[in-house]
Amino acid sequence: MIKIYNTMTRKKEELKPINQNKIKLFVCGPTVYDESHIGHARTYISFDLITRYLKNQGFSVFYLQNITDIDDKIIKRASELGVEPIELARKYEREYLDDMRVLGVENVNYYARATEHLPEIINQIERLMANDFAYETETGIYFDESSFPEFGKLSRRNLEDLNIHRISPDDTKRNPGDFALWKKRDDEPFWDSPWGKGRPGWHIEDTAITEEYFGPQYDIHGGGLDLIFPHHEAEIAQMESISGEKPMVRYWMHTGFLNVKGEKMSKSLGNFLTIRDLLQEYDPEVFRFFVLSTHYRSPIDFSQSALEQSKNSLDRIYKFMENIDELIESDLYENNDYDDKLIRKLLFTRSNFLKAMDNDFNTPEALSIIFNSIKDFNREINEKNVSKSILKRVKLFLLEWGEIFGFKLHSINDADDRTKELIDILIDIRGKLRDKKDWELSDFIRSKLNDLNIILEDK
RNA sequence: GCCAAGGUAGCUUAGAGGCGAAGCGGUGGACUGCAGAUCCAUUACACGUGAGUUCAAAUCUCACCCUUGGCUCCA
Repeated sequence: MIKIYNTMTRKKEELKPINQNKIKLFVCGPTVYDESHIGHARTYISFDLITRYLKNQGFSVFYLQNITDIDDKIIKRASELGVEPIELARKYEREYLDDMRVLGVENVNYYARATEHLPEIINQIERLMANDFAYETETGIYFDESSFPEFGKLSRRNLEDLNIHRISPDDTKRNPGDFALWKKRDDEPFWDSPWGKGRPGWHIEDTAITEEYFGPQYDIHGGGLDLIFPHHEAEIAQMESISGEKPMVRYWMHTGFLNVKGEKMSKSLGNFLTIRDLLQEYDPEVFRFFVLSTHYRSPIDFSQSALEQSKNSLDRIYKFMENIDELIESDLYENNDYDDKLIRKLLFTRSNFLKAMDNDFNTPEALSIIFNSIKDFNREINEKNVSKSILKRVKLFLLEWGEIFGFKLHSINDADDRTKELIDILIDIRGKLRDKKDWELSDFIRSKLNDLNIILEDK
């Protein structure tokens, strides 16, 4: 039984999809006006893991993500750079998708661009207008907050608080909290609408897209913590007003922030790090491990030393994997006396692992169970209690872990065959030298290979 | 001001009434020609402070101290 922490109720709830084992998942994608940063990476790695686990547990997941490719920030940036907004958007969208692929985020079924859903957006606004949930002024179409008394139910705010102490940027609005569905603009880029030329507001694209692919109600909506207010509130107000069906979403999931040295990452503080910067220095899997070593809802603090720790921790798992691979290949011993006991041990470990994951995707606890198991099996291996068939089962379990967590778990061996043969010759020569106890020359070979990142470890 | 999250060994993170956690790092030992990996031991008074509830509190209650974040740009 999978339990998910639902931001709406602030409780962990049992996951029960609307339609049997089919899950409709929507996660807010980026506004593509600049390079993606490591905070984006945190969020999308988290939802990638969540999707992988749900699939592992037999759910069929349709993972939909929007791409905000029309927005004031895009237009501003484009005009600064003297390029077309759509060009700029496409460029950063490509980079975003590249970044995600490198990070092993690969479970999104469909990326929906805002600009390719204008008819749906306009249609939603028309329906809001027709039922007096929205009104028109000289500057645009606005959602009438007062028509939706539940506004604020996700972020637990009330309308009075929201309308106090606020300088309204547009005084044609009835209430300060009313938000734009359509902005009347006749500068590029614009689209035609029943209300003249203009552009959609920020919140409406998501509900237009989710209604198009999922309908008015679906299972899980995710995003960063910073989107709860006002973005997700606005989505709820729009969709539930249009359809009259509640709730729009069964489970709201939000990822915690990624901070840098305890502070929020921001350009003005100068601690801003893009995914590309990161990947110049660190392996994507190391960052992935770093992200998954903290629970997805907790804040996570980025630092060089944290990444070093992650690297060493991940190495431990890889080395264990390599060790059992070698043992499976070898013909050292075959001992079946302990098989029953070890199979039980492994099953128990797996069941604990799944229990941790079931509990709102508790990856840190799941990892601690993996490490415990590695330690345990290392001990059994040292005592020569482990048969090959057990090792193969251990390997299968680790591979399953790798699939859920998104680690490839095969040795990074990018050498071509010819190089491998040459290395094998060197190893053979070194073996002969060692037989003759020529330590000086054999250490020399090992050290030189080490310089080329070829690690030789004697048994 | 309002609303959140949190303070757990040197560091990073879990846990959530009774069995003293996981990883990283440090030290000593076993094994190695050496190194590495692995194992064993150790680092260790672990739970912000003060009260209370309880047979039992890191975990529940209350108060207090401190940190961080959000409050219509935001993953």
